[in-house]
Amino acid sequence: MSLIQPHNPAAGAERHYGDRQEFMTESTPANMHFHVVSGGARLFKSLPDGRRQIIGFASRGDVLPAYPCTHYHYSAEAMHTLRVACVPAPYLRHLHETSPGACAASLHTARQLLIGLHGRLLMLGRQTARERLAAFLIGQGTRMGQDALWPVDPAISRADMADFLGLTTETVSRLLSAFHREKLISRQRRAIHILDLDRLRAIVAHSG
Amino acid sequence: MSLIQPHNPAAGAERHYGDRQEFMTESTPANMHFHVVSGGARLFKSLPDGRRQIIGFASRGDVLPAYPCTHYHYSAEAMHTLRVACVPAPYLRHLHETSPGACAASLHTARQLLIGLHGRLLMLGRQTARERLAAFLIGQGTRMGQDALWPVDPAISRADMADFLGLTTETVSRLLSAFHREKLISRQRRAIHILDLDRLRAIVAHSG
DNA sequence: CGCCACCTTGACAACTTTCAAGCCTAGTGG
DNA sequence: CCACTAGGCTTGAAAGTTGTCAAGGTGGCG
Repeated sequence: MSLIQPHNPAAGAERHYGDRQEFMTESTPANMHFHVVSGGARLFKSLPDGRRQIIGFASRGDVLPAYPCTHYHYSAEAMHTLRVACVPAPYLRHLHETSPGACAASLHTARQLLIGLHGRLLMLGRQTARERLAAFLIGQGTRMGQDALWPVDPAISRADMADFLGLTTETVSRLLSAFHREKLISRQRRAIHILDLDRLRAIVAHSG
Repeated sequence: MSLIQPHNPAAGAERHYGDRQEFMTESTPANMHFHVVSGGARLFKSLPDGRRQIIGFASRGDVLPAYPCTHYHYSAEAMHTLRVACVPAPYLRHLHETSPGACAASLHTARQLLIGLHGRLLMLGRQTARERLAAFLIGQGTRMGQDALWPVDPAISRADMADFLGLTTETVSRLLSAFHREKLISRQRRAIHILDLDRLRAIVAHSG
């Protein structure tokens, strides 16, 4: 769910934010990129009546760019605590104009993001709640690479999963209970571990 | 719905495709970019059981890039007739590595696509069928700029709208009838015209 | 003129949400 | 140290939106 892979840590003031503090607001003038130093952030868009869709999660090393350079086109808020470095937009622009390597790197990450979003379009448009949650759990489990299975990031609440998957917290909760009954996952405290990756994969691909 | 804005028309063989011919297939080795010379194309991803989600439509000037340079990550098929110029992947890569301007242009279009996709995530995840269709009609009406209102591209069928919006053709058809009854649109032949843009906008933003 | 693909409409079913309790857990203050 | 409280999580029952299945309608093209 990263937004843009690491650039050189750019010079710029560092800022701290507390739990649920919004540090980037949609439709607000944009002149800063934010480079996540530590902690995590939710990136989201919302409708006037409060419905919200999480676009992605950002963590250490990700850059939240202010692309159109006029306004941010989504909002971002801290999960637990967050430290970001502010990168002036002109700085990165200048870097892109002068260094082909930097520009190519940004292009590469933008394209990776596009691929991910195309997949999520398919998920939100055509998959059932059960399939979406299974896909999310797999994504969380393999987020550090295919070698090991990680538990779901404990900073991600039911409400976050729901906003990410286009569901309600109740539906997420019910499905997690179902997966637990079916021994696909284990739940201890808030931690969710994958027990049967293959069967989860079958749920996503096929309509199981 | 364009995929990538015009580059210099690159050298490369030109190809013709007939209605519904698939010229780019997901998970297939990728070594060519396609530059649309004329006609239109549907870009989509599908699930093993046939459910499909249209990612976007491509028309004259758009470039369908083979980014990860190993496999295409979505499929594309001709709408009616299509002419594309094939651009060898190494050609564009070389251009990006040597010309900062070309790379910056690609980055810019990739970012525009990202912004569009973020909006569609919100649409598919959180908006009702009625809101989605209204948003689609507005997008079609203003696709050539804010000055004039265009009818929906007649090459786009009910099934296309459904696959784009994550709905069924029946739902699309019922909603179009409802919009017609409410005098929001007119339907003559296959052509759909917007009659009341403001009210359509109200449906999208607010939950009307 | 007739066929075929696409579109429309209806009735019904299914999935997901909504509304409403109740529960658990962690953090707080007595 | 323990009870209390607040927020998040779980579960149930009912409602609503959208999908499914099925039957016509319509227009274009051979």
